[in-house]
Amino acid sequence: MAATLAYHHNIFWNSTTPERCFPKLVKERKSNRKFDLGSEPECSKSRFCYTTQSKCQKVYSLPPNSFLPRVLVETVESGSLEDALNLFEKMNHLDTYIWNVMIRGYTDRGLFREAINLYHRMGYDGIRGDNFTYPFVIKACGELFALIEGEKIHAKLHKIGLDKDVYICNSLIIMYAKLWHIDSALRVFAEMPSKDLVSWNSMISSYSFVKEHLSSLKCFREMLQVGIRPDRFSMISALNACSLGLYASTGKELYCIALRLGFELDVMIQTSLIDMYGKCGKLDYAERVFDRIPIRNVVAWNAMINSYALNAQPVKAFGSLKIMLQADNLTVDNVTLINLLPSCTQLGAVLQGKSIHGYTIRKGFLPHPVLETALLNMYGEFGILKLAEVTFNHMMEKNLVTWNAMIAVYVQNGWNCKALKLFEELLSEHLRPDTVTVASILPAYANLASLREGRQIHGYIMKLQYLSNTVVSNSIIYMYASCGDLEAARKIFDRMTCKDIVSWNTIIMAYAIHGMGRISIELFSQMERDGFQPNDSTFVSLLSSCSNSGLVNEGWEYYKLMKLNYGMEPKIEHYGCMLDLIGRTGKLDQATSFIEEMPLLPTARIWGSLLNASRKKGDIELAEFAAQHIFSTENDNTGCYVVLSNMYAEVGRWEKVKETKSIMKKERSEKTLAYSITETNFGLHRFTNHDRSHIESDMIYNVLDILSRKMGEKKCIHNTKFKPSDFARKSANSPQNHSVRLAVCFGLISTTIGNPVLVRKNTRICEDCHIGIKKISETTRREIIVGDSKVFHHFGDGHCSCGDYW
DNA sequence: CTAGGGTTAG
Repeated sequence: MAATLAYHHNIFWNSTTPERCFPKLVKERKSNRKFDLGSEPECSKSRFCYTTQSKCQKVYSLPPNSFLPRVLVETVESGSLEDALNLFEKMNHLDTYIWNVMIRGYTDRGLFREAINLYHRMGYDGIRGDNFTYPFVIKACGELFALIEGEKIHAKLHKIGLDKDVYICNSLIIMYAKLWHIDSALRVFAEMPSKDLVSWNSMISSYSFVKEHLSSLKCFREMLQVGIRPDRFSMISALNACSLGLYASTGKELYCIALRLGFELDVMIQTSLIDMYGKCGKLDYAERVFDRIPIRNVVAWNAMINSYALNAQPVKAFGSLKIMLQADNLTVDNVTLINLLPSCTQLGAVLQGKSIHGYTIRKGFLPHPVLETALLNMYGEFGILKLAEVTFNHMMEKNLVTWNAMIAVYVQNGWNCKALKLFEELLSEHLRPDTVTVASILPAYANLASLREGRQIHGYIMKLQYLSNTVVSNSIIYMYASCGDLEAARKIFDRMTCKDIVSWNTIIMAYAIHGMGRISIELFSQMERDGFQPNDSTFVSLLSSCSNSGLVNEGWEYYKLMKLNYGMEPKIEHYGCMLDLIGRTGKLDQATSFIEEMPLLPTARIWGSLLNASRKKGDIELAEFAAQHIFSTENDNTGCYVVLSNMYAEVGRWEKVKETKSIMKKERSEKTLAYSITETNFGLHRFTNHDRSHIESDMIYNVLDILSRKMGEKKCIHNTKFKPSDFARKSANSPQNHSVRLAVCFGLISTTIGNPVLVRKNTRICEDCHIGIKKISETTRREIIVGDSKVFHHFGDGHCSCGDYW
């Protein structure tokens, strides 16, 4: 094999390409013929110095040929820094060399604070640091995020004339990048009188580090233009930029360059390529590169397994594992296991996931924060929150990512209160939430729908200066819309400087849940004018907006447009929206045939939509038909039974009502207690039907009474569909004292005129209350917003935004 | 005696 490789390299070296590309390299190359292939670690330190300042021109402070310093070096290298320090104290401190040895010892071992302390002590002792001292100290500053310290040292370097040293400048570039001061890094780089290969590599990877992938690639290109020959590190950094920035075509170009430079069989570069292609969604290319690797190692396999996971090929991922273990006789490492877990999730393979967990314990992989976080995520995705919690609680070392994962798992499984509690716990620790934390917790605020708390978290996010983050802003838009403050949502949207497709989908959906379809449509065309390509979710937002607002013709139009103009096949969500739309028109025949003609298997959501349509029309037979289907698919049928039972009651089929109720009892599905919430500056006020527990109860009922009389609604006689035969039942659950009305009345007396009254409700608003609140809005001339389990009703002047269908 | 690197969790 070695012979073949050498042969390859000779071909490349003797060809004219490198010379033409890199004329400056010719001389250097001869003295540095040995090519680094990645399989031999000792090669990895090989350097090319192509610039004017070559190593031999440097004046070294060579170690004095005495006994003690050599012992010190050996002690440091053996790892016992304490012994080394003891020895150091006994030595002559006039020699810079021994200081350097000690400082380096600390930095190498990750004891950065100690390294810097020793550097300071050196200054107090009157010993000047030299060109060997500073790279270690600068690195320590970078690792400690000590910006001020680093800048001070940088200033000092200027003073003592070491600010032009290549090694020192290279370390400064990396330090500034680690501190996210890429401008300073660039300044150092630009002002260097001579740059070497490492300088260029440092700048390329610095840009990558701060996620300025394009700048990174530009820097690489510039390097080529200047005539510097990239080495494997340059290639890897540039490929990394392509991979993170999803620049697949640039990645391909880099591959060509790598081939021309003779890196064809460099495992590291091949692995980088696999990763890049995998992340860019070009699985076939990744496979092709992988197949060309002469001797595959675990890292390459890991990259391939990860690529399969990223491209939703879990079977192939597990297939790879098998080949890796059997044919290549390799063993798995942490990363292999981490990369396999998403494939378990994709396959729904709980057992495999658990056995990986068991394996990690048996083989001593744990504790390992990344692996444990991946396990936690897997359990979260499977909805096994108990095990996710156990994993989280058992972790020895939790980082912010771990916390974020646990919060996200809670939120995704609807455990909003738990999520908020954990978020508070995180704040009470020394950890500072990042944009991911904030974006993960925001849906919990949206679901709990407390506008007051929503505003608080918004303020907190502003203070953290995360508002410029697109994902965060998108979540805030959704949060405000869900909490009922559409105006606030719109304000955030309008002020966003970097909108993405999700921003547009979210704002369109915001108007959908507030039943303002016209504005959704307006926004959709605005979006197109701004050059955004709609995706599946865009149409879900748009179609549900049409449905919620009763824009039937427009709904059909966009449904057709979706296929014709955008070539998108409707998914089950789109069919659901359309079914709601058809349901509005009351054309039940059309609804049933629409379901029959659907190319997809109807889900519970689809049947639920049909059930709702038949409820509106009072078609009990169809309702029963839809309900039957729901019973056969879903576990929680409570809502279904309630709808049926109400429908039976409306036509006076009491025996059926009884039957339904007894089934519910047997299945132990409790009817959810209906309640309504309104918020004042002092907190939440929760009302159930006929609630008299509120401290202002008397006042509320007085207001309700006055309003009822004004509206011409006589006590206990109202616009209900219930038959008089059920008078007793009716008066027991008179809609006049329904929770929404109580909440609305309290809202009217506890908020200032000019502001809307905002009420949230956990169940759908009943028809009587809908009529009632329309009238209340008319007589009080107040805007009343009621968010029920499906949409927000904006009442004003006796009308509702939903157009009386919900 | 110095600086840079591939796969990994949201």
